[in-house]
Amino acid sequence: MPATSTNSGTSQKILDVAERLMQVRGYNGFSYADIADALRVTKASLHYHFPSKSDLGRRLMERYTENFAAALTEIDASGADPRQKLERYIALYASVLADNRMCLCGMLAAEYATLPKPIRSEVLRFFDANETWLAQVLEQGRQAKGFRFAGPAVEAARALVAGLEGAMMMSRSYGDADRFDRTGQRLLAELT
Amino acid sequence: MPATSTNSGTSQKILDVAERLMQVRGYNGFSYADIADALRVTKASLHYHFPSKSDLGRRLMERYTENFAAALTEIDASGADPRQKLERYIALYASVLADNRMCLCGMLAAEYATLPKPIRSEVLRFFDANETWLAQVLEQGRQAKGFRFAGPAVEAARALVAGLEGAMMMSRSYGDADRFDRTGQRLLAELT
DNA sequence: GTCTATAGGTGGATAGAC
DNA sequence: GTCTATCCACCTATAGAC
Repeated sequence: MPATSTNSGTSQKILDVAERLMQVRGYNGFSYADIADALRVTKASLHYHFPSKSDLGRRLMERYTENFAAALTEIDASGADPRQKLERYIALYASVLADNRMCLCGMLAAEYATLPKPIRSEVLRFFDANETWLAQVLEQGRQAKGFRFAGPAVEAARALVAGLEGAMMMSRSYGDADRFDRTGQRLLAELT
Repeated sequence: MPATSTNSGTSQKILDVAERLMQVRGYNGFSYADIADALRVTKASLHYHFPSKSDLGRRLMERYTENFAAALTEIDASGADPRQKLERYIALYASVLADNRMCLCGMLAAEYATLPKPIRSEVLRFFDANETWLAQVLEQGRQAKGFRFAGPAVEAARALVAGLEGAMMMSRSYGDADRFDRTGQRLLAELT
């Protein structure tokens, strides 16, 4: 663990702060100055670790997708049944919302037209990974006679992600996390 | 129609351009300079009609909600049955998306944490109006035995709006309007 | 109503000392 | 790796002439 590595603790701390700012305020809603204030360093110091804001955003997205994928792998490894898996998936969203954050990719999807290209493709990769994982869980559940839904599992997966992302945005605006929970429960109930 | 009225043609043109910019790029993603370029006037001229960006955003939201409410009233007046009403409601979203825009309020809901207070309350008013109208249509449909859904109609309405807003965001990111249409059809099918 | 000119601030980003 | 100092483009907004 060389001290000069860009993956040092400082870079991670920068990413932590930037992640929160981006989930709460959006890519166009925060600046290097915000991060610098929070960490009590100068803006120039941040540019050493992440030369441009575009770099920072892309690296952030990569880490986010990685962490999310790891969480999904852990759910798979837990031996839960499809219904429990979905419950835990929805709980992931709820935990983000509890911190007054949006899903990073939901936020960036809204700002999509203004994003640097490298960030855009990372956003789509995140959604793709979610759909793939969800479609698999849904198909398992359907074959085990636990879930009932029409059409290809991937279509049901897309509707589910859309519902969760939308519910998240609206619940946060109302400052009422309960809204999200009720919609999440409803989406789950519709599958059974 | 006094020529000095702030409701003159110029103000409307400014709102038209600003509306598109805000739906495509978000409140934090456009500036007075963008509007000035599009209309070939100076920024100072814009400030005459809308003193601050906050004013502009609020007035924009008010007009948007008004227009949307008028569209819903027109649907009501058409004598369509509940299912047709919902189809037309979903078609409203689709027409916005076809222009590569987000729902203005979906966009602002994502940026909510950074919005001036007067704009925030307008966003919630928009969602409230949608929920109220939808809940009424859903309840009509349920009593006519055309729709089947569990729980209070307003909860089903919220899930519907969330699904449509989320689908809109994701479809636009993928540049694939068809995604939205399929999710819209699915949401409708789940009610019957 | 629209213009020129400008104020006062913040944005992302770089050079070079330490 | 972090700092000071600085650049320049852009931001919202205003004053005052026409």
